[in-house]
Amino acid sequence: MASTLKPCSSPLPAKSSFNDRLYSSQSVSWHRPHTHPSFSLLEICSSMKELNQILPLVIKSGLSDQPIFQAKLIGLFSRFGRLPQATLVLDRVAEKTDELYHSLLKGHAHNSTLDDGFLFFTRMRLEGVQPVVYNFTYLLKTCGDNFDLARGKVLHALMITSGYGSNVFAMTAVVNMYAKCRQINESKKMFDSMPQKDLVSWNAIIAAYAQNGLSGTALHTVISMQQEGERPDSITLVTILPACADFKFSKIGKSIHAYAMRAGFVMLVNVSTALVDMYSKCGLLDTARLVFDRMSVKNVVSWNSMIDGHAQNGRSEEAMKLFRMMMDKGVKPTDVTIMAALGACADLGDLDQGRLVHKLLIEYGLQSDISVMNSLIAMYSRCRRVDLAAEIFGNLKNKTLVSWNSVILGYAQKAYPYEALKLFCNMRKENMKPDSFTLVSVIPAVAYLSILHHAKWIHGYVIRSCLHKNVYVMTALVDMYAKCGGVNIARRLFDMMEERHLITWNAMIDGYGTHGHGRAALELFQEMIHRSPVKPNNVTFLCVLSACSHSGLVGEGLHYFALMKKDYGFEPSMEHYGTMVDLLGRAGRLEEAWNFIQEMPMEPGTSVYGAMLGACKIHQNVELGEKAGNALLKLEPEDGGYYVLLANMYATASMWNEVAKVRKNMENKGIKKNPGFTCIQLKNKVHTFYSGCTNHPLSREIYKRLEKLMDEIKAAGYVPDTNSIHDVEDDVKMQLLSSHSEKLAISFGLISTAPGTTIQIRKNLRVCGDCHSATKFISLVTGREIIVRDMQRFHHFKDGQCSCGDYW
DNA sequence: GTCCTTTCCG
Repeated sequence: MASTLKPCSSPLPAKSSFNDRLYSSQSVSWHRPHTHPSFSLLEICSSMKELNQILPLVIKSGLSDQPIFQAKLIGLFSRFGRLPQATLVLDRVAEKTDELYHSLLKGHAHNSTLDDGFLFFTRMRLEGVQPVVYNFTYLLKTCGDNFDLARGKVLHALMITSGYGSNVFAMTAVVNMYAKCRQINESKKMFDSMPQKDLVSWNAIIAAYAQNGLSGTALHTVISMQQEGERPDSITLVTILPACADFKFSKIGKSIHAYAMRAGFVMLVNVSTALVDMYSKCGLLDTARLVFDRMSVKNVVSWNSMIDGHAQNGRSEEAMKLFRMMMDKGVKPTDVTIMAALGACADLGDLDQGRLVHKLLIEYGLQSDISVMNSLIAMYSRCRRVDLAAEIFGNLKNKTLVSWNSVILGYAQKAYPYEALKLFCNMRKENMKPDSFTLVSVIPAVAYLSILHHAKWIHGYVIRSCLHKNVYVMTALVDMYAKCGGVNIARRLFDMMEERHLITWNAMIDGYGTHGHGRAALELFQEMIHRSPVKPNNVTFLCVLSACSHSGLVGEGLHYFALMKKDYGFEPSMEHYGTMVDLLGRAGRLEEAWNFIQEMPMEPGTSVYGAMLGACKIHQNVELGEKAGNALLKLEPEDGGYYVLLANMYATASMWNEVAKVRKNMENKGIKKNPGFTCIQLKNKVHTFYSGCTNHPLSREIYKRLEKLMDEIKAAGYVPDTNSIHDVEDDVKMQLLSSHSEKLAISFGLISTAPGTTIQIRKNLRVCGDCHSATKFISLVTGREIIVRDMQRFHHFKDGQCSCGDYW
């Protein structure tokens, strides 16, 4: 008996002892409460379930009002998150000691809301209990985790007045709290003010820098810490490895790896995982894999780093393989796993796998995770199922800014500009404030519509949102204005920008190119290579070559094509070759163009033969045109556009039998021609005209004005180009020509706008030769500026001239 | 008894 009277200093192994004691305690009475069996049971109690079994015993023993029992109960209720019960016990205590309050406050800090925690902290102080250091450390941590800066500051002040301003633990908690609340300057100030620092406080300030985007400072601080005599521990390493990854400093990462090996830290799963992640982010996937394979213990974070690392480096097949491996091993996926897998599916455009992951995330109850759902929206968009993406978006309960951005980007990228704009308006109606990501998605949708009115509206929105200093947004605007016909506005914005990315330069050079301002494009390119910090890439050269092609600058084009390989080491892609063929072909150097094709190091694609055929049509070289046309029909037998181009070439050469053959061929294969149409926007409404259409409400007036217009321009010297039409009388030819969609749209523009207003129209195909000639005369006789965007470029008509110099 | 750490959607 004597031995059982001893206080139970070390708890016995939980399972067997727990039940044994439960059944042996009932019939004995005890004089010293802390030796009572139910107290021993409380001491080894490890869950609320067990506590519920013991409680009746405690009450029955009549000892529940003993202070030592009350303290134990408050401690246990607090630990298991039963704060109301803990408070009830405290309320019954006659002589409340400080320790009871402290224990309950710890429970609040860990298991309850910050509101309740603060409320209790206030009660405690009102009841005259002096706060101790760890009241502050616990509560400060909770403030940091909840990003509650206001309460954090209150605690900080109270902590100072309570005399803990120099306490290492308390001050480290303050440093951490400010860092979590993104107040890095405050964080640094507090760290610097600390009279004593330990390893943990160094780790805290390093983490503060690393997590607030100051990776470089974080790495430097590790050096300072060593100079002050602290040796980095495993937590230091885990903290700075993401900083190395941020800068892709694999060299530093490797030296940290070596340090970790010497110190034996690689045994720790978090250190090895951080190494795997660092190597993945530095693009060294094979090294990451090596570290990963050598890990004796892996957790789900290790798998996530590995899977996402592959997905982010474009090795999505392997990412999915790893994902399946992880599932086979029975590791439970987390939100991060699912997001990485969805990213890989999106990258692969693999809808079937994406759907499987969708099912899986529902199985794991992750459909309430908004980030996961946002990734799901992105996955469906990128797998060309914007409809499914929109459906998920529509059913989302708590849409975030990222949800809106994902679905808007989905529509904008998949050529649904109107839907993208509509959602943009809806999000503002729902008081969701768009950010730079939203605008970088919406602006290209406006560019796609090519409506200057909309362009100015979205530009206004950018200014009102104070995003006019954002380089991504401004680059999108430069590109948009160029694509909406406002190349000079684009240049003004370009000049106003304080920072320009490579893409900004490319957009502006290409803008000049499509507007036929080849010289301006080349001047800007020169400025870029000689007076700017950015270096051209292969896209820059594509823009330069295309600008040369649109302006007939053949010599320059050939020069830059050679320069691109010689000085910059870029291998020309199919698009570069296509542009070169276009350049030579349009200039009439058809033999050269054909030889150029023959010497290509790769199989020529449709862009190359398409450029060749187009050039042959312009310059009426039927022999080479036929060769290019046949190659095209072999490569793309279903595309009606090439048949039409071939037929038009024959028609221009008056080879009517051949025209009939091509048309018959098309008919037999059931291939339809893409009908040409022209759009014009007036007062928020887009009017679309097809050749010969009479369904416009103002049709009568349009044709009447057109008839008069034809007489006016004929008097000014216009000669209808009837070459490409045959088997009808001349007056019918004239009628067919004058009812082309371009002319209808211009006539409508003339009668619907004030004299002197610029008319801007857009054609879905290339502008036709006769319309081009007629528009020049129209600009002369009406004194109007007319801007035509076709599928290739812009034509600015003014005073009887076109900016393309009849070269297109 | 107390302070610091790894994977993360557009």
